Amino acid sequence: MNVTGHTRRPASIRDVATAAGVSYQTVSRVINGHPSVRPSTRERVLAAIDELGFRRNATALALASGRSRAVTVLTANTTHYGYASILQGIEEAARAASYAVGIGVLESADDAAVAAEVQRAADAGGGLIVIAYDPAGVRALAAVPDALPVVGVVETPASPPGGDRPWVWTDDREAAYQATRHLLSLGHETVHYVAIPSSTRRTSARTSGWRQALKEAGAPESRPVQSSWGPAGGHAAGLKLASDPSVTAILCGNDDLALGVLRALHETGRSVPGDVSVAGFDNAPHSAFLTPSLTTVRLDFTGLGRSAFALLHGVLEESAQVAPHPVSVPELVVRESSGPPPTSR
Amino acid sequence: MNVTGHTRRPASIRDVATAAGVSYQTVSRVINGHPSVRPSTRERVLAAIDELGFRRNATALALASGRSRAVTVLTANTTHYGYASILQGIEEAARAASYAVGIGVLESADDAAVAAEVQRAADAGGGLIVIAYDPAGVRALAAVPDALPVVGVVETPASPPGGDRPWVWTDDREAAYQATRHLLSLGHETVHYVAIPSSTRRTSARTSGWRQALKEAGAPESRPVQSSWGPAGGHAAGLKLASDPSVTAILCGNDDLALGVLRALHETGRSVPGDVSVAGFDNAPHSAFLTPSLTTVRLDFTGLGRSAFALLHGVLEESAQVAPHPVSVPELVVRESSGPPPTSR
DNA sequence: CTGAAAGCGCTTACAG
DNA sequence: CTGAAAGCGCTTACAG
Repeated sequence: MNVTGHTRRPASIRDVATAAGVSYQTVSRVINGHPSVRPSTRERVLAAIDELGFRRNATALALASGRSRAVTVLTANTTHYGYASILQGIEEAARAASYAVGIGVLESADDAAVAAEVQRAADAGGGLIVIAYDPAGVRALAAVPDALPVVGVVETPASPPGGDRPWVWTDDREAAYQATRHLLSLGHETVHYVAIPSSTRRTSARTSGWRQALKEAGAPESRPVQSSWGPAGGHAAGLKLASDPSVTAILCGNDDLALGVLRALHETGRSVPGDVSVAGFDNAPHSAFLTPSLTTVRLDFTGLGRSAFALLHGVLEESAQVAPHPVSVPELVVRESSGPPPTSR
Repeated sequence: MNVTGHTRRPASIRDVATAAGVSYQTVSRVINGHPSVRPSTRERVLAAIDELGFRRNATALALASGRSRAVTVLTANTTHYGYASILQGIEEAARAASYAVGIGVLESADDAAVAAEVQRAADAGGGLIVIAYDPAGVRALAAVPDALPVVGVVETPASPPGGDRPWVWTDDREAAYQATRHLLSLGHETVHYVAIPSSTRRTSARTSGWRQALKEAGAPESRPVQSSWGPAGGHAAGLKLASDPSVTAILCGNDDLALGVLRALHETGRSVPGDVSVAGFDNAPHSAFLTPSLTTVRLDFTGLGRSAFALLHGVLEESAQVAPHPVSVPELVVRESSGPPPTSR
């Protein structure tokens, strides 16, 4: 509102042109950093821009140029630690590059619902980043039309679900391998695994890293306990495992699951790590403050999100520096929840 | 890509018009549900739309009409439980209304940085929802130009920081009051408070609800321990309080803080709830699975997000049903972490 | 170095 | 009920 109470229309390049005494094409050249503008002209235009508080209309820019400096993140979830951290990383990088970031939640893995969400994301213009850690995400990545610039954040790089699309990933397999080796090295006969939902029907990277470590050690391999993403699922899985007295070490697909497992062991009177050792995954903020504090594997999800954006940025603007996007190395964090197995048995 | 390998330009209303043998204005009428179109004409247009896979270009729509069916959420954080849940609620409601949702993170509360983020959000077009739970959010809400449609998610409705802007809120004061009364009713002489950062210099709603309950009970009032949002802050505050043997009940500004307090009490050998009772705030997913499980107050952040969107939707489209946005009633959830004070003292 | 023209894909009056 | 014109605020060739 201005003083007279009327809503003032934002200044356009024509307003700026009038104020600076040039044509609006010249204003366009100035705001686009075009070289062939006389310095004195540029000064006048810049002064007018400043005076009028001109901001280039992003919608008009997008329509006229076909480029839109926007990215939409497609994800099945926004609150779990891993997903939320990836989103945070993408937003950080996008903001630094002056990109708008949109978000679309895949509420269902149903093909029609996924297709509709992909369409909505495409309508927004710009590029797409799809978090393909679950069936909905995997299907969304596959449903993105070929013409759309897209980057997938995938669980495992072997035959990525996005086909030949660019993708980023963390080495979950290596991380699970490390955590399992840690537990075995403490003297446990074997390690049981409580799994997060898999992105596909195939064995997940975390599961296969766990299996590999067991195999190399010649340890007996049990069936992974399939669970959900949250503490409630971990609790249910924990109760199941607690009923088996031979279980002395449990690796959990994430720290929330581990939280539920710890609770289940407490309820069934098994001490941690005295009777049972527990390890998580992700190094979520709470893991250091649980009692017992949680042994886990740190994964750099925020960095993963930044890398995903950098990759997309490179696809969208040939001029953009495609920063190398190193796969971050998972790092084992040993805390109180893991220790040697009970000696008396 | 089509079979020849060329990227096919998406169909425009002119393409549809040609295919249907009408003018493109008629196509516009059909996609806008304009009544005065002969049924047979409408049929032909609809068939052409279907055949060509036409989708109305959102950018052109926005430029031509001035409306944009988009909302940008401005927030200082996307990962903490309350913030993330509000965002989730907004996204749900926006998706149901076919609105695009954008997100801008306020990394700094610095005036210039906040102003820049508000500008970026305004550039995206559409409406704004500002989460004003912290200084950055409060400043952002205040910095939104009058002409922009905006809804604030505020901590307390008394003299809302957004001035006369529409806002939504949860009754944090009542929630803190309930939790404090619960602890006092168990026989504690008083209740100490570990505070999340306040949105302003004024006393927060949670703090004042706690104070009111103490005052009504004639309980001695201590200074709130100022903390951060996460477990680490709770841990530090917990260590401080644990050093005072007279402390028997602690209310925490959120469940993450409570998690850290529980850990601190464990480290200092105080049992919960035997020696000290602890209550949290928010009913985050992990609170039921901590050991001891956490007494807390449930707040409906997702519903709050949905309400914020409904309110904005009403502002943006006069035609839209402005669903009533009831302030959800906080609900005390009593679990293991609260009990009577130690008898021997 | 700078201006006049055409166009991005739509909508909004204005005719008929 | 339907079509021709003008315009949203920019960019992109095309002139000069």
